[in-house]
Amino acid sequence: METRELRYFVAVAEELHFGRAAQRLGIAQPPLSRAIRQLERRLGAALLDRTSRTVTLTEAGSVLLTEGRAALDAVEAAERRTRRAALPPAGRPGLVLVTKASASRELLAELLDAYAAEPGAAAVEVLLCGPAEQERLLREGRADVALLHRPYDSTAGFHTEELGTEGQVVVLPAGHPLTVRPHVHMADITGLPGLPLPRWPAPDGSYPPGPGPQVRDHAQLLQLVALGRACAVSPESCRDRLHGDLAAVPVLDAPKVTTVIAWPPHSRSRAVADLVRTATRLR
Amino acid sequence: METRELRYFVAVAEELHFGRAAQRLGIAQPPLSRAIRQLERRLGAALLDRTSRTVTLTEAGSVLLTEGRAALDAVEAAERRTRRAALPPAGRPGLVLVTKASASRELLAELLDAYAAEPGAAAVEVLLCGPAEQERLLREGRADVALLHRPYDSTAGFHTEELGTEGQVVVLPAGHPLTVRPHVHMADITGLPGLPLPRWPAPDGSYPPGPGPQVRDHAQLLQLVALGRACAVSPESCRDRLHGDLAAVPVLDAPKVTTVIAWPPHSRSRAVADLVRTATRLR
DNA sequence: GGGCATCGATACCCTCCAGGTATCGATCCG
DNA sequence: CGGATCGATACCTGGAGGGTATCGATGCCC
Repeated sequence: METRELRYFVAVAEELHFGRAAQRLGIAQPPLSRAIRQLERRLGAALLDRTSRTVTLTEAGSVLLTEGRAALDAVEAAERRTRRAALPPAGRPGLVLVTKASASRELLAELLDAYAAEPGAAAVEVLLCGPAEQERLLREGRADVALLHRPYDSTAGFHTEELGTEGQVVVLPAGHPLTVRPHVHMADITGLPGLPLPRWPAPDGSYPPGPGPQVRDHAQLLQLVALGRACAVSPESCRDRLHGDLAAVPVLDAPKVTTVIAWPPHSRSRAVADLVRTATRLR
Repeated sequence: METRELRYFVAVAEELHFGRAAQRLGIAQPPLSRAIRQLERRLGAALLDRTSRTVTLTEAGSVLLTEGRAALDAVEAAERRTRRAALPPAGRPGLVLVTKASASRELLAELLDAYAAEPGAAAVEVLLCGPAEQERLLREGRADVALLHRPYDSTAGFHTEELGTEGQVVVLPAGHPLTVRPHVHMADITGLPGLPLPRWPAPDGSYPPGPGPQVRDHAQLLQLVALGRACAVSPESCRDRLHGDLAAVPVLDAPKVTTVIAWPPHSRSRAVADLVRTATRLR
């Protein structure tokens, strides 16, 4: 199976429409139809049920969609990492680390300092991204190593080492009645009048239905809290970055957040290994 | 990047010889040279240093070798799982489970029975393999789920659930002086005169140097122990399968062995999810 | 119910590139 | 120095991939 065929199939399977898929791929519709049919012949499997009005995935087709996406990610990662390895060493990032823009700032600073002090340390480029994007960036080869936060992020398919665990706090507008309490429970903060918990986007970018404002990142979220439009449950390390308009109260029964360092399991890079070793020593 | 190009590059990188690689790929040498050169142009990266006598990998080349192998595995897995999903449902294995031929027989039997009793259970094909082969079979899509044994097997890149932990025993020829002891320590059994620990093959099939007989599977190993040519440290559950010529003594300080069930992280199969759920309930 | 719009399949043509053969040039060895 | 080895180059050919034009089936709407 060639990656071209996979790309074509994934496009059709996602659009469920040959015309749109062809447009997205920048080719005409007939060659696309032919390519899919040929793929089906070679696999000996019907991938799509087509009537002249609708296209639907068969069981085999939906298997190929998920497996094919994973395979295309792997090919893309191979290409990207190779390209980077070939850049002139001067100034090239030896290592790209990705983490959520809003988390683990203390830990990250410590880690970067400690690693930079190692003999033979590579230049580390830090990539900051929105929530739940780290996984994709790591899978696609845009990054070599990530700081993830369980249970928010899944560590699916990576090697990981735990770096630390912390409780969570609820972030509230300064002056809110609850801020005088030494601690609260989840039951105290779900359904606070006028302060709903926000909604985060799903991996596909869509928002789940329900009350609560839609947010894309932590800064947005804190802004909304300061405006008295939402409250938020966050790892307690975020307290360092709260300004005067905001207050935080520990939530006793919120799930603990574990920060882990994650990297692709087949990584052979010495720089990644060194960074991970440094990280585990920090604890 | 097309999988054809990747396959070509991996062949050359493994052989470090264009002629042999071309032969292995079933094509002539000139098109292979051209394909590699074109790949290098497109990536903007030198992958191989060639003189007219020797071929060596550049740094970028060795990155592409490991990343490319992973990508090719993913493509192969996609193809294989799709093909299987398209087989006529009658008699088709809904699920392929792989485990070492020698381990977890009790647990496996329990698991299969419990899963078969579930409503909507798929037919499970059990694949038995040599040590350390499960990973490859899972990555290549020949299996959907595996029983692995930490720390012997790496769980690199899979989702896992722990199923149980057990201590280890040393397996000795019946009548050996140590067999009267209620337990021993590792120090008691390393360097036993005439009973060296065996050598297992590395992932590439080669054996590490050193004393001790070379073994490929557990049956071979037990045979050698019975013949008085080796001793073996194994999970204690293997005691059930020891016949009269063999005796087992607990090793107090041997690492505990954890049996885990593992599956590819992007798996969307209901059958895999059901099986895993059944397995975690068994504990 | 008939005309129309939509959408995938088919027919046909053309271009480009993967693959083959022949040969060259460089390097190592005896 | 001559021969063997090995990758690169030159050149040719066939087929696969892509494009345009068009067909045939299906759902929709007046």
